[in-house]
Amino acid sequence: MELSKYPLKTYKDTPSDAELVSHQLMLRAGLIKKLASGLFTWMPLGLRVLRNIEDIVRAEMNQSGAFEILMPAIQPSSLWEETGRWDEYGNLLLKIHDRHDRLFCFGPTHEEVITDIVRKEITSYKQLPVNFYQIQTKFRDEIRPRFGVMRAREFQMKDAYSFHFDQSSLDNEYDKMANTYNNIFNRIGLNFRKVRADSGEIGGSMSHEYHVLADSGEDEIGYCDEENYAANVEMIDSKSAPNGGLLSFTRGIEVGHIFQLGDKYSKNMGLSVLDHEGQKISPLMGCYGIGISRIVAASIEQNHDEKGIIWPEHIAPFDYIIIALNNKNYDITSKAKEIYEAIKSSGREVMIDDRDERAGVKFAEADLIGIPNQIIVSKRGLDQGTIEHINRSSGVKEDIAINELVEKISG
RNA sequence: CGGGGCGUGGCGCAGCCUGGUAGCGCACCUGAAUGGGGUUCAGGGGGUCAGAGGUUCAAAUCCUCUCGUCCCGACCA
Repeated sequence: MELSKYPLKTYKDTPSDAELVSHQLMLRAGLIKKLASGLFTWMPLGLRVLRNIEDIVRAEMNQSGAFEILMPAIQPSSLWEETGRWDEYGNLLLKIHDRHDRLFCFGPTHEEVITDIVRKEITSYKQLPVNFYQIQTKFRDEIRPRFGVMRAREFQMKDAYSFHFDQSSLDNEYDKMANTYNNIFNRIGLNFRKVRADSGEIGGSMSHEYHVLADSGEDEIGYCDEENYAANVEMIDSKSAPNGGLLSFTRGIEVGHIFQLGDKYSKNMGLSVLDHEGQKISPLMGCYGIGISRIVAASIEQNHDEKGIIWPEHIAPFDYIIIALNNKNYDITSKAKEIYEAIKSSGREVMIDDRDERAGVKFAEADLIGIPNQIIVSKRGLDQGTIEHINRSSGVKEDIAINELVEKISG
């Protein structure tokens, strides 16, 4: 991608309504634009990050054996009345009417819809267990949206729902999802922690949250490494861990939540399958969410410095940015272009700053948008047959012979 | 919903107290110089001050209401 043609606008001044560093940097780096409270447009650079996260989540979910589907964002009120959640959920539900004056809501979550699908599709124990997931836009009319995409009203979420013949099958899947979540958050490059949690509105017995550790987090976590115990403080009623260990406290951003729902939804919605003896049983359910768009902000909270964002390599919008210093010098621009094409054909995502800007501007913006690898092409380097590689994260600079560069990258 | 702050070109702000029809920085356009950390100089375009009503000869400025937005709280799979 050539930056001279890329619709990227960055800002030196911090927008006044952004409180969190991640929110400030997302706006300054041109990743998102606010439309209204809790509603954001993902601009090209930001969307690349979002898609990278989605891709990782999708790959790991597929790997776990779950099936991707896509349910409607709009849901009829009747389904929600079956579970009693039309009233329970209250104003968090964005309620809307169609032209026939029928009532719908913009889905904040999809237990009702998936249970409806399964009660029509799954009729035998032989079809269990099964796990369906989707990556989709949700809407929750939050009382107080804040911190940009961290607590937006409209956001991207991966939600998965599993169905089981018995508890051991549910336990199995629950563990498998926990494992999958570990893989996902590790690949994304987050420093996170799995903690015990309250099930809240959604119901059910067992649940764990995945928190990205950050001082700016909205939740407080109590933990004890000796006992390998961690829980949301909402769950803690004493000052010590279960076996008496001392608790330490930290703050976290909830990016994932897994639940065992039991038979709450299957019972309320009349989902049943036949067992070996032809008797009806109510399948047990699990549900597993990941806040895709929230992860973008959470990642920035963990990975930034005074100059800007530092993307972990697997979610970075581009792997490399080639900075051609001095556009008036044909040798530089043509060599930069040559390197650009070479990296591109090696399969890495690369951006070239081919704008007629001063070195300072190019460095500052490259730092701000956080591309992991900066390749500097300059007269100074060309005279000795090298380019300079700067690692955004470590700051380490290294001169590399031009003819070795591509080799190094592909290797 | 309760409390507080703020709304002035795309962004950040000043002006408001002590009314007299709008200013600065960034960004943008043109030209020139410069060319390794948001460079410099010159020229230029863009806002009627969130909206409505009121006071006044005169309102960005004073008064009232409405809307928007942010923060704290309550709330939150």
